[in-house]
Amino acid sequence: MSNGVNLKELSQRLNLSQTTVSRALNGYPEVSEETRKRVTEMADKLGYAPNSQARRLATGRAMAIGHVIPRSIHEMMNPIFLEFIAGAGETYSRHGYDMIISVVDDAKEEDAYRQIASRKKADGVIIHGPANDERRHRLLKELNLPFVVHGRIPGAEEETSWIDMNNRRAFERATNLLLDLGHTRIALLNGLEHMDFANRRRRGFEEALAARGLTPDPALMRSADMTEPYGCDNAMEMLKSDNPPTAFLISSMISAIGVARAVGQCGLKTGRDVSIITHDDALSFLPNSGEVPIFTCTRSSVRYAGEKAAELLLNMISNPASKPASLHLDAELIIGQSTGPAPAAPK
Amino acid sequence: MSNGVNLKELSQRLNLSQTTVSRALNGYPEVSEETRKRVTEMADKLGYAPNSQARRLATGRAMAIGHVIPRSIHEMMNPIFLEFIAGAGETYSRHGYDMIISVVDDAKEEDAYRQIASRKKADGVIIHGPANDERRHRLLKELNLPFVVHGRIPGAEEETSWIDMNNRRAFERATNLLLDLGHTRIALLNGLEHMDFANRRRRGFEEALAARGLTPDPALMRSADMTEPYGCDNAMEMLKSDNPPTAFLISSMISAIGVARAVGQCGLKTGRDVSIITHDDALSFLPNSGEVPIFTCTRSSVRYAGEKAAELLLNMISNPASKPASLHLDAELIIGQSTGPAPAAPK
DNA sequence: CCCTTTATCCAAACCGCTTTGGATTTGGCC
DNA sequence: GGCCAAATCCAAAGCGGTTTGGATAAAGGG
Repeated sequence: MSNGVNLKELSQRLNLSQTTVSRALNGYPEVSEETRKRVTEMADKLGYAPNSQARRLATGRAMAIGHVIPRSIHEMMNPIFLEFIAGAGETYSRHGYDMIISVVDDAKEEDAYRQIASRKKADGVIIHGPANDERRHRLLKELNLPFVVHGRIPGAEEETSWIDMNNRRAFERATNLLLDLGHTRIALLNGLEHMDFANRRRRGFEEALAARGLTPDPALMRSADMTEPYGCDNAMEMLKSDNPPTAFLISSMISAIGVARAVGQCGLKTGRDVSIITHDDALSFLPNSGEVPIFTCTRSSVRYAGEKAAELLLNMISNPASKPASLHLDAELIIGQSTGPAPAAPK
Repeated sequence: MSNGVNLKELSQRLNLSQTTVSRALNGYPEVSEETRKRVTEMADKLGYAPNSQARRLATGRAMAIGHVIPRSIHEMMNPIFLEFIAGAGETYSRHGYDMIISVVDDAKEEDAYRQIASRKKADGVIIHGPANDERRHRLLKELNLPFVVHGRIPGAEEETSWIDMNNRRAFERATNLLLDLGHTRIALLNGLEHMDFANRRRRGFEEALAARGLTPDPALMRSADMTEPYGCDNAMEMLKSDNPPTAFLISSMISAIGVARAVGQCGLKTGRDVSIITHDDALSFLPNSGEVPIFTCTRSSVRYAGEKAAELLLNMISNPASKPASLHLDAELIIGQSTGPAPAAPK
């Protein structure tokens, strides 16, 4: 029962040809409803399921999507990456696709893509975390491997399919909110700015300041992997300086938690003495919801992005002639407990 | 160049049979070194790589390991899960195996395993997060699908292969440390206790108390998904009670951060007024290292566990007759800044 | 009543690789 | 020189499906 009959045995039991059984199970019209019923019942009874390797070989489709992640994927990408994966994975399995993940040495990343293409391991891939000088899309085009970018590749927006949130606008809006509250010394704790998303966020920040005739203070701008200590250490340093910021704009909840820790350690109160806005990827283990969330934030569900990216990719695959299609998501700006008017007297 | 020749074409170009070419490439001895060289060179030149589906079909091995994760996997498992995956994935790819991850509705979990077995999608699987009333291992035995458990299945320790850290002992040691420091009112913020790991941790905690003639106070013991707010809210509530704890033992860094936040919000100081020990899975985005880590912790790298689990499983697969083999890791107890002697006067 | 459709079903080819069971050649040895 | 073993290589049979190109029978049309 549990251990598999194959198509041949199944068809023998039914006194039918393999052709007919295969067609019956795959919903082809040239088989009568009566025999189709007979076939499906017997298949159930014997626990038949087609061997996926054989089917893939015969159809020429791998029925799988690849995700290549370099070993040293920037640490902070991890939880975000997983949430994305979870979203994409759901979509895949709903469509009968497998998700295969390759964790490889950085030096072997290109090789991994080549293997996927030449050994036909997957029908498409997702590019994660595009950099400012991204090149993977060229390789994939050369390999003729369909792909969708999570994020955007600068200069290749038209020719690639991607899904991204509006990073620039989100940070522009967040900055404006702080400015409206009277903050003028605003610190930016950004992600690694050789990545496209962080780069855009910084632009949003700078443009919002510029629009009010302010120039960003380089001393208040940092860029690194978004860990908790990164937030705490940098905030601490800035808060103890001669001319401390009254507000922080932060690229990740994790670092924001670090900043909040620093604020506390300085004897200050978040939302009163120091305002914080963070980007919130809606990670499930860091809920920032509730009626009044802890952190004021720009929020965009990365899990949702994963679902949509998968849909885009599956469409591309089943419809190879189609033009690139992309999705631009807008982050919500959500007011929480961590923002308030700038304190009157600059201490 | 990039787009694949197949074995047939390659062999024609070489004026050799497919047999010989295949053998040359797969290192069989019955082919002369000279022709082997000729073959590999031509294969390189034409960019030949065997179609993986075809090879899998022919050899009968899927060359893949499956990981089934139910959609609603407990939120806090996520980052831990990913870190484990990263470790396992490295081992897989080093051995030429693929990692396939299925994200499925909870109701379809069993189905997912059955599919893997009947459609031959993977040669083995990893069981994540075993519960107290675990049943998956029965199914897998019935399906004849090799597996390794990350964690332990109560009552099935002998008959299964697993890798686990010594949860009971880790929490016993941590508790003893707190007791040695003079703490007697110790709160336990545990993970979900229907999971084996959390269950063991609680036993370690209780036994350490019992050994000193103390009975745990139910009011100080909580069990839930290990999010940040979980730590903060529960700590807050306890700290504001009539008889607050002077120390916290916590199952996860994330919740520990929440507890630290609560401590700060109560105007207390971690390490002086309130001691905290947390378990630290050594997640890359939550570094707790440095000379004197922020948190005193019991530490065990879950990434390492992933690597080892993969090794165990690959061994089982290449060596089907072997007995179950398991690995019991001991967590380190590392002193950080978050612990200190119990405050003299019970406030 | 005969011929053309239409509805069903089937035999065989094919997907691209591995592997079994020889066939052929070469070399050593008595 | 004849024989046996070792060294090379190959044709063909799988692996377990899908798909092409009919074959057969029943139904419809003139």
